[in-house]
Amino acid sequence: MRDKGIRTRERVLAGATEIFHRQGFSGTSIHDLIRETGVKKGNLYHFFRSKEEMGLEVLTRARDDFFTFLENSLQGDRPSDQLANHFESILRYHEGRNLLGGCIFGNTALEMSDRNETYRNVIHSVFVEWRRSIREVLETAIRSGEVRKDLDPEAMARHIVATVEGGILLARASRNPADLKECLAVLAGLFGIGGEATGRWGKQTG
Amino acid sequence: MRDKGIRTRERVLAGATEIFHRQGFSGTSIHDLIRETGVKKGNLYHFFRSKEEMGLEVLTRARDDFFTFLENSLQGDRPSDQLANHFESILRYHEGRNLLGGCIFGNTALEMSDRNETYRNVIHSVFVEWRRSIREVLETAIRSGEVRKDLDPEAMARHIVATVEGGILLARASRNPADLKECLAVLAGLFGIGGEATGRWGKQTG
DNA sequence: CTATCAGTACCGACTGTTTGGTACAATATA
DNA sequence: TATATTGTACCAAACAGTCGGTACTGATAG
Repeated sequence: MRDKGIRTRERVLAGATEIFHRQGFSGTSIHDLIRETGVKKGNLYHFFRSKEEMGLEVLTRARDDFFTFLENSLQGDRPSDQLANHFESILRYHEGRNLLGGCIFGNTALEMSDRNETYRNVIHSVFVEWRRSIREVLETAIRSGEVRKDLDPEAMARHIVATVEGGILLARASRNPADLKECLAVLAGLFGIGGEATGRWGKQTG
Repeated sequence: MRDKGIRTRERVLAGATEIFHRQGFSGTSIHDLIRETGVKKGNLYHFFRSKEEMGLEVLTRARDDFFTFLENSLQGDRPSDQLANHFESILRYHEGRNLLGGCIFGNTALEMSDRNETYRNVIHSVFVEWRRSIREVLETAIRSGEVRKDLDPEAMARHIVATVEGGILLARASRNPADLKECLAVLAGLFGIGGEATGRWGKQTG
């Protein structure tokens, strides 16, 4: 494949990512992709065998991008800073998009989990890795005494991922980013990060 | 519309509810409904103006059923019993269905929120009422001293709803009901209900 | 320099099927 | 008979995907 072909392929993939994100897999027609990317049908099928294959590549690339996002957002001196930064990055992302499309993994999980095992596995791996990253942060926090020792980091990490996905879902249903914001605030409060107004649930300091 | 007609209509609605639940709105074709219910096309359109109208009625009835479920499951002598019973009922429901279709409101929220304002409003009202019911339980619990006074019942209620929806999502992605179960266990632990193994987060009794 | 050529990129008409929806005749029931 | 109910044939549009072909490109040979 030559440079020009690669660029065209990338253009399709970029457009497809956005449309699949916004409209879901079933909700996106090949015609939608043609309209959005300007790449004609014959050419599109020159680069991709099927809509399903294209969806899979969109999904795996989105996963890779998300892993990068995880690394970048879980930064900070102390574990609590890392979590706080993570939450802020998530909120910023969804507010920036005005909640449009929400989380592509959450969407596809609900749309495709019962219909496409390959898709489901990719999405599953996203949540596994997300949880693992957060669990590591929590373990460090527990070792350093920043968070109560009697907490199960695995369970807490899963709890965080679930609440974030649920918060996005609620925010989309209400068309109000505050729903997500306040879910994140409660999570932060749970671990004694910032937003003390919500109540402190972490290490009992008072 | 006579008795027989009403019965036919109900049969369509029942079948449509199950298929919309399992496959989503876009993922369900009229042909699917005909195959499932045995009601022929002309007859189907005798009772419903369009697929969208049918989806709306499915959704509003599901909402009414869910409100009944809320009442029935939030039963118990003490607030903590009510919440525990609620969580158990949710888990039992999804385990009984083997996670098939998950939560019809969560699914439709992600699928349709950006596409159909009417649907979104119905779903939104579900989450609002769900949150309200739980908030009332929490307020009672706070008044009775069962739960710490410094907690914001509104924020906590939203947190619970979000985590339940997120837990269902994770469980479907992993095909493992344990993901939901453990999210519910953490929530229970938060309010000092049962499952102490997860850690007690509620009123500090020890 | 330039004719040839293989491989890549690209195009739009076409296929068979499925879509949501309609028209209307046939049948059942009051 | 009159009306409610049901079944079948049908429709245009949309669907994912195919096909035969053209246009371009860079390398090679004369």
